[in-house]
Amino acid sequence: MPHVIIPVVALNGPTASGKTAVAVALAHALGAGGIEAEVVNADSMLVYRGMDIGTAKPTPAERGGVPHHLIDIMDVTQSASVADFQALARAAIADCRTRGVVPLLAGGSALYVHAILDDFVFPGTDPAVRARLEGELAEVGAPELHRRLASVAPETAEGILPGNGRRIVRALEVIELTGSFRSTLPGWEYALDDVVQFGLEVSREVLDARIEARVERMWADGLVAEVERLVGQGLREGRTASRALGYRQVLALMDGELTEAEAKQATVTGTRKFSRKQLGWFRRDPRITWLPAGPESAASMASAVRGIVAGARGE
RNA sequence: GGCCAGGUAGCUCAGUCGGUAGAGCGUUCGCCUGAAAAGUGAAAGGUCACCAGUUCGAUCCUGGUCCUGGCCA
Repeated sequence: MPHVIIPVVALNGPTASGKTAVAVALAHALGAGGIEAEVVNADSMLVYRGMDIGTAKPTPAERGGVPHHLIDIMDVTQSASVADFQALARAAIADCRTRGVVPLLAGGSALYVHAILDDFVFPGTDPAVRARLEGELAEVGAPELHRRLASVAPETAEGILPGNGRRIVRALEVIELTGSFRSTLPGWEYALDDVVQFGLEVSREVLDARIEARVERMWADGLVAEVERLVGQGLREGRTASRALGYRQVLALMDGELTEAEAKQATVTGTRKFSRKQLGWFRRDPRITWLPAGPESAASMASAVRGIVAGARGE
């Protein structure tokens, strides 16, 4: 029996670029050619149960019968992390492949995609150490902690700006746990075999208009009510979930810090900024093949994937 | 036609008791290893509507011109 290659297909693109629809269309197009495919979510916010409207989580209808992995796997009080997600996603990918199913990694969070596909090794964490350092950060401030980092590990401190409390805390934590901390990201080298990455291209004007319309629709669809319900489930205690775009602004509205119009506007501008940031990150990855977003892109992706599978079979 | 308000960064505006200007948004470019829809740094960009006067010096004061909005005819 010839060796069969089941590629990992990563679908990247900024928020509101239509990844969800393209992923499902791609799965259907592959299915029509006898190749099964399932979606593996790589979006940090889709993992939370109950966060539906504000995350534009695909509904069962939108999923079109294609199995989706890693959606609705946590409560809002939990905190997803890159390291956990890397393990979960790699397991889901491996599971698909052993069943002969092509995993479609739907990438919303660039760091997550990067960590799943590339050679990221995460040093451990210790809640007690972390909590202590965060307490100190709140007490003495980032510049002071940065000075301490510089005295312990000058080279690491050089790569981290004195105002960036988050990175300083993590660096100190890892140094305490392991003795050293590397402060630069690894390069673009796949840790998995047979990876194909696509990117969905959308013009700025179209993307901005879509974001604005989408935020408007989220509010009309009851985002405020969704947030109120989630507050009852502990959303405010959720360190990650409470900071999601849209959710953070509605919380501010409920606290009287913003008017409704301001909260909406802040969500739009925040989402726009986020999309630029994501785009920047994806653009830096030279291995991504860019295609204009739309129904045709799913077709050309399908034929590329079919080529890989067929080539391996020697057809 | 008269009165009032205003013309300052791509947009919305602040400001300078006269010493050539700022904020937010936008744009551009970075950093990122257990919160990443997060965190964090920097840059570009203005003949301060136009002309003249006063002044050592005007975006700011004075006069005029043009334009915009509102009110009154």
